[in-house]
Amino acid sequence: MNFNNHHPSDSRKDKETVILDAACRVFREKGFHQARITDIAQTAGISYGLVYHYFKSKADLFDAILKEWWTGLFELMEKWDSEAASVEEQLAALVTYFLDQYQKKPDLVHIFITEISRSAANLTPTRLHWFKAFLSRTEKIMVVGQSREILRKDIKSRYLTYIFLGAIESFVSAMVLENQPLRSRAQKQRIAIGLLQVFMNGAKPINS
Amino acid sequence: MNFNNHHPSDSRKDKETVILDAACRVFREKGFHQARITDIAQTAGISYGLVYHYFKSKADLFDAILKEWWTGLFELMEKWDSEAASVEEQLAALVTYFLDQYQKKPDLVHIFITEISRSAANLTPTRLHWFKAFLSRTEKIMVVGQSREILRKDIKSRYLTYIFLGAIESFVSAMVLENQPLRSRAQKQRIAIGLLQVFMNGAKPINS
Amino acid sequence: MNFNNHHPSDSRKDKETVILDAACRVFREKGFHQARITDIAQTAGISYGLVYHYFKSKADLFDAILKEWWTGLFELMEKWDSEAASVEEQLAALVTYFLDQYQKKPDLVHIFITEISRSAANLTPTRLHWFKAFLSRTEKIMVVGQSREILRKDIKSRYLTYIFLGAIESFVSAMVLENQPLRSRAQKQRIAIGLLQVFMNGAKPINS
Amino acid sequence: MNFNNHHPSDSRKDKETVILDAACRVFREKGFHQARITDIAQTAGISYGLVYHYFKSKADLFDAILKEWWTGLFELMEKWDSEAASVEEQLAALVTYFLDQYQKKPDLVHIFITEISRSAANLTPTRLHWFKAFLSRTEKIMVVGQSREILRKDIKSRYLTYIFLGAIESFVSAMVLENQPLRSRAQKQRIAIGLLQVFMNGAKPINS
DNA sequence: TATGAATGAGCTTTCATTCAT
DNA sequence: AATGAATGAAAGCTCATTCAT
Repeated sequence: MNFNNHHPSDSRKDKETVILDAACRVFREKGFHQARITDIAQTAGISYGLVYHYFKSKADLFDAILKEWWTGLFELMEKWDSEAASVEEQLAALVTYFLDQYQKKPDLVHIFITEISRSAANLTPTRLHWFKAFLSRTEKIMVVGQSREILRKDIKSRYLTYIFLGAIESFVSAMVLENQPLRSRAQKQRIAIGLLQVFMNGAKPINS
Repeated sequence: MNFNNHHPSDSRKDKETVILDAACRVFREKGFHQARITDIAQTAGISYGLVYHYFKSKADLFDAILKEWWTGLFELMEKWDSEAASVEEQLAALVTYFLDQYQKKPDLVHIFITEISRSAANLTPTRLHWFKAFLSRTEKIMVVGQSREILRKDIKSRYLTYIFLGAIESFVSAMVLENQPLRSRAQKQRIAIGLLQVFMNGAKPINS
Repeated sequence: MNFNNHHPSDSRKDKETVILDAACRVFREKGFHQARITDIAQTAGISYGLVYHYFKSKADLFDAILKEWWTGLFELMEKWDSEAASVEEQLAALVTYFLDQYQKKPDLVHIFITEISRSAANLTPTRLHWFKAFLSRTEKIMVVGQSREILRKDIKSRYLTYIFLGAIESFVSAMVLENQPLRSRAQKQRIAIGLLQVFMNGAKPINS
Repeated sequence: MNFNNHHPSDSRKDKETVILDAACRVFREKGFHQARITDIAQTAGISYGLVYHYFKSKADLFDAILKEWWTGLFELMEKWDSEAASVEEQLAALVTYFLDQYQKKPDLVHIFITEISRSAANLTPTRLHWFKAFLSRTEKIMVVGQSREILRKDIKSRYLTYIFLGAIESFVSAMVLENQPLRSRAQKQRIAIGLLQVFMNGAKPINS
């Protein structure tokens, strides 16, 4: 068999992927506005114009990247509605998702944090929509946690959401900043557990 | 007496302040790269060219803003070296500084979070230097906390730093995002205490 | 018999015609410079690259269209040299040619008017050559008319040419602009006669 | 007196005029779409960016040019409503306006003819609006002429309009094409009278 | 001090043309 | 013959910075 011959339709997918990966890296390095199409094309090892053969604009390319991120995240969270996952399991799954993604695609996570999560005030309507949906879905977990008396009620559920996500983001940012790749599965475990413990302990009802 | 005639040097200070305030607002609204000198001049109610009379470049103007932030922060932290402040007092002071600043100059805090703290990978050498100094100084508090057995030792001091700062940032971000001004001193107190409790509880040694 | 199998050269002709027709329409709709090869290929229902299989460039394709126009026109006018056609007959034939062509290929006439006749200053040497030959040939008719005393001599023959062609063009332009197809043979007749009468009456020697 | 010192506000007007003149020339030479801002800037003897200091876009610059044309034309035609000008006087005034303008600003007339009058199918809504208003206003003259029995009634008033304007345009085009400047007032008179005679004679009722 | 005109490098996007399959 | 991916040269527009007044 000839493994070098892709199916024709694969070719498009392949190139798209090459461009998306390159874009991901460049967007992470420079941010959306400072990233130049030239950089992306060079990183992808293709010509300038080809980027526009596959994506209709820089914004379109950026959205394609974000879509990958959100799709994965919402798929994960939709499962929880059907399964009867506990609050801790859900939060653990969220932490794990961020760390997993960071291991596989650190650029993607970095883009989410810097370009979406922290600049939420300047988002386009579509991007803001996804982001708010994500916040709402996370807050729902906190509300359940409060009603089950495993999370303090004297802090608004929305604030708990911010603390939790902030901690995750900080960790990932830290690793990005210090260029610490997540080396082992064990290290990932340790971080996930530590993070979750700190949050659950910190946010548990005071006299429980 | 002629109240309109300031001392010459005051006049300079006044204009500088006007420009800095305007820049602060514009940088917050659009981010450094998207902010245009035109916007700043218009916001300040002065002419285009005058900005360049007081600041030699856009970057220079931005640095002047950051300097204000870092100066306040390092003044605060230098005191701790001479005084014998407890870990909790120091952390509380940090939280309070962020919240105070947010109350007085929300734009400044926003800029710190979005342009410095979260984009640390892209900072200029000078800016990165300040930022790392701040992280180190904060980590020192955590190390002391660990040696005094009030913070868990099984989480690296640097990680504790990230969790702590991440929580602060998340809170402030949340308020920025939701346009929540800090209305009362009481509200500020409540948030500061809540934040500190969550962290100290979460990070305290497990079998203590 | 197999009606699907053309002689090879027929097939080439067919495709060429399809492309030419499509190009004609697109050039008319957008003008030469704004017309894109993509548009032409899509209109022709063929692939992008195939256009370049049949025509070596966009300009080449455009020239092929013009050639069709000029060929018809010069064939008509060459006949007059051998036949002894009267001035009125020749002018009537010209009007009729424009109206006939407009009925059969309105796009072609439109292109002639907008891209050739009215932008003569920007024509390529080849295109300008055709155009000037046409003007000269028409002027010859006017000169004869003047020598036979059926056209005023106090207006330069070249000016008479412009007035005459201008009137034809205006009519056709009008129909193009108002999207008026030439519905009936009778309507065509009426317009042709009207046009000719206005010109001949207007241009006849004053005290004749 | 110092004639070199303009009033400050004149400076803006001056530069605007310089740019408009340059643009006029370039648009005439290359047409709107082929004209490059670089060309205009170079022709005007200024830097690239300055064009955008005075006009917000290429289209805006073009519209400013057209406005000059239409303003003059409509001012002329509005007068006729108040005065009791005869049909012939009005038509003569139109011819004269075109010839006058051609003498003063041949580029402007050329642009009107090639970019507006002959490409009417592709005009932007605003440009089409002006153009249609002009056609209507001219048609009104023809209608009056028909009711006063000095123009044939068996040709639609709209068609008379096209013949008339077509003749004017042809003349001007001819002069543009052959680079014939209108040298003397006498020559202008001769052309105007000739043109009008041809039209009035050609279009007069047949058995009058 | 203060103004805003002037400059030009830089970036996105388009599209004719080429080329591998 | 036929396809459409690939290339890269334009060209419009923006905006930091400079400069004359």
